[in-house]
Amino acid sequence: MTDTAKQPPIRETHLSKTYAPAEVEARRYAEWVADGRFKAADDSGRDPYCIVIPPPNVTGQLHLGHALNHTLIDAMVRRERMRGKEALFLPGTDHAGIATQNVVERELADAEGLSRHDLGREAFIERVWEWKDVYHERITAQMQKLGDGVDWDRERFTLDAGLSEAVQRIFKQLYDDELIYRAERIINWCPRCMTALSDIEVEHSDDAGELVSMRYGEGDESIVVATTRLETMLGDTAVAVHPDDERYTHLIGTTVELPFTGRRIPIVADEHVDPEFGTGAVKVTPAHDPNDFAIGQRHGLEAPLIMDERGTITAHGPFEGLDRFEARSAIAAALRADGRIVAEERPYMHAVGHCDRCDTAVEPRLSKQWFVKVAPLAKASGDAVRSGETKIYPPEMEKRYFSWVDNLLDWCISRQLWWGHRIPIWYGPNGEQVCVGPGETAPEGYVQDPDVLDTWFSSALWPFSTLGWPEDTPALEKFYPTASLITGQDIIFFWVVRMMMFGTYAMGRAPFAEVYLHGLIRDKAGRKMSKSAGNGIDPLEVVDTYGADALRFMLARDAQPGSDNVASIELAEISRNFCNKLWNGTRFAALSGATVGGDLPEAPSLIDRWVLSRLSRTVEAVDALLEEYEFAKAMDALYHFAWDDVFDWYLELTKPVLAEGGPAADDTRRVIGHVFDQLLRLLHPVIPFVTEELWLSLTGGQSRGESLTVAAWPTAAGADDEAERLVTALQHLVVEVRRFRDGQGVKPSQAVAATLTGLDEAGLAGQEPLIRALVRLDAPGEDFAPTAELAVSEHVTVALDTSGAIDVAAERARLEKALKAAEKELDGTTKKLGNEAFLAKAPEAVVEKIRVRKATAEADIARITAQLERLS
RNA sequence: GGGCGCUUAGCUCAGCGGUAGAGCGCUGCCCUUACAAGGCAGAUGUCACUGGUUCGACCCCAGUAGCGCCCA
Repeated sequence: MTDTAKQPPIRETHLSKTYAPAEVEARRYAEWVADGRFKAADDSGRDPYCIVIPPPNVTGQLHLGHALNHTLIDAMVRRERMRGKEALFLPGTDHAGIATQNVVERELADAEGLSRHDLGREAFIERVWEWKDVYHERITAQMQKLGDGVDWDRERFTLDAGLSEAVQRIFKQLYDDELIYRAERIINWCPRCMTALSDIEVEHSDDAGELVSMRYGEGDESIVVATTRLETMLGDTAVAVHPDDERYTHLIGTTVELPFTGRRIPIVADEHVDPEFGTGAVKVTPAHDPNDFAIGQRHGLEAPLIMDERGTITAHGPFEGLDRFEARSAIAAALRADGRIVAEERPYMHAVGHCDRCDTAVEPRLSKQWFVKVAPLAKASGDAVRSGETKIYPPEMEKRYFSWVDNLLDWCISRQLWWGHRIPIWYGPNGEQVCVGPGETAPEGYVQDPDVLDTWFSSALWPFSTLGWPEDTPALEKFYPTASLITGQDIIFFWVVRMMMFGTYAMGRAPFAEVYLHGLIRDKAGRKMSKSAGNGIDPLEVVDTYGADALRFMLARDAQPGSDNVASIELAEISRNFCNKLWNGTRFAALSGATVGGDLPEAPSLIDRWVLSRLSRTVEAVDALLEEYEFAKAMDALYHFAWDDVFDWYLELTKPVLAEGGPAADDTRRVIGHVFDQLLRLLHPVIPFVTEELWLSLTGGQSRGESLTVAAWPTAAGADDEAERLVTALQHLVVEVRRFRDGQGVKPSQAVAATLTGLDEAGLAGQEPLIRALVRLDAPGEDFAPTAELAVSEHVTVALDTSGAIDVAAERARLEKALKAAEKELDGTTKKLGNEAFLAKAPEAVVEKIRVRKATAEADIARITAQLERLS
């Protein structure tokens, strides 16, 4: 076996000894784009497969969450492209109204000391566009580094002309259908961003505030109310009690004086007051609280605003001009001085809404805004999922989806910002109001509503506006509804539901056949990644250090439906190691003369049959798992097939065959080539760079203009149970011998003379040279004197001459341990089979299995016992 | 307060009525010409707790404790 004449033939390969991703990735990506590998055609006969990107904020930068999202989308789209679909991963970005306006305003203030008002609307928006252009470049570069296989020619931005027209068109349509209206309501107001927010842009947290109880009125005529927002008392127009609350019956219909204001306010009876809460009497501030607003409506109360857009008190009196929080303490002090404070609880934990952009405490505020009437839209969205038109993965998410669409409140869509789609409503000099559709102009003398629309309003059109709607384009025809939406579960309500609403409304069909909601990224301690926590990992740094493939594999490998993703540098390193292993395995295959192309051998060897069977099972598993978005499990199947079956076993098993040469070696070279060809195809969607590099090198396809990006996805050729059974037996045998050698302290490199008997009975006739090569067993010489005899399986015995005294104690200890395990197994199975109830009620297959286990245990005991006896 | 989910090896997580698994980490040996970013071999678990159902429970049911997420 050490005869140099029998070394495997070495073929020239240009592959370096370790994988260097940086060099490969930039080159391959540029090549793919230049060759139009990611371009989708509207007019091909292929079935469409389209996923639109969840558009990132154009002025942001991609974090690990994006990297996860892009990896999963890209993997799905690349796989479908390989399966022969007209596959489109459609890229684009979002203008992110509040966020972008905020950063540009801050920049303007810091650099030039100017506010947006100093600049004026038009000049300011120009500034934002400049800003956008710079950051857009950055996002593009980041996506390229991640390897996103997107069709760049179709890239869209929510403020593009076409998409803006789409916004205007749907606004008009909804307006004409009376699904958009303007109304005076209590909305969530951010006094820092100075705009209205929708309900879901408000994040509730339990904050430490204060609960102050105070007395309105005097003596018997007085009543005690409690509040956490003391400053709102300036806007009180009533005190409400439950009509059946006997404590207050005598006061209903009377009035009390509201301190500081000189106003007298009525005590009203309202069913919605909870008599159990606090004193059972509540102050009513219709302009600054949604519940109070409702009470006010029922009782015809006035609703005076007491602060301006910045949260400064405007109510005339001693507190005018104070900030709302300053006013809170000032009013407390004044009431205290007046002896009106009955109780103060501090800290008092209660839910406070915060702006999800700037964290400022939101101020409920009566305000005239535009709303979408969502009930009919939400109904259609819910029905789309109920009917199966759209399927949600993982299924548990459906509940969350339904609970939302079935209980939706109207959506406040106007924002008091400049950056965004301006509301296409124009007001006439006499209070007229017209909605202007695309291509239409407002009548002379009309002025446009100054506000813009919620960014999510335009994002909601994304699956069809990006394909050309409202034009009836071939792209729309081809790709809508899209195949799937893959996005983070954190934007199910912001985005997914709204796309469902607008898609079913405008297109008559839900925008996606499937929705897969993945988790968030956490660190190894389970904490959410964030800049402030300092545990964030920049995906681009991971790319620079370990390569995009390592990053992608790490993310896909941990993407389990319903769970969050864990990410860490260590996990990236592990994935890098896998890529490197793949690199070296393929390099070895190439060096060994693996051949790709042509028919597989008609009568493959046992080990070739085995690896082909393993390959087939892997293809089947990966296909089934990816259909269910089970990325982690699919990656696990590939990882183990590659590393365990192919690298650790198959390549080792082929070495002696190749060394032997001849037709058998040629056959095996063909199978090696096939296995690597298929393995690289299977891995390509997730780790596109290293696989492309290896595949082109292995197949020589580069010169033929080939690319793994468009190579056919493997199909399962069928499993070979017999081959798997026999090779499993061979593996057991090999491990037994290695274990013995290891236990005896025999160096791996040291050959040991041995005889093997019983291989025929084990069905392994003809595999002896292979086994000898794997465990370094030499043929026995004339002076062969076995020092140990191993019964490695039911049939096979290995007698070894370890050339010296064997370590009896070590071997005995090992055997005794094995014996103990076998005896335990015998005991357990015997008990089971002695149990009448078990025999009567358990399925026959299970009983049979236990019988086999019992028999195996008995045989093991006999074998081990005999061996122990021989030792002494 | 309502809803959903989680608790399995040191860590991160699979599994789910019929022999407890993976990756990493750990221990020993090995630089064997694909790979030390590697190879070979090995150790490791009251499957949160308490009851119940069942011939049999990590798995099903009920309750308890702790944790997470969403909504109010």
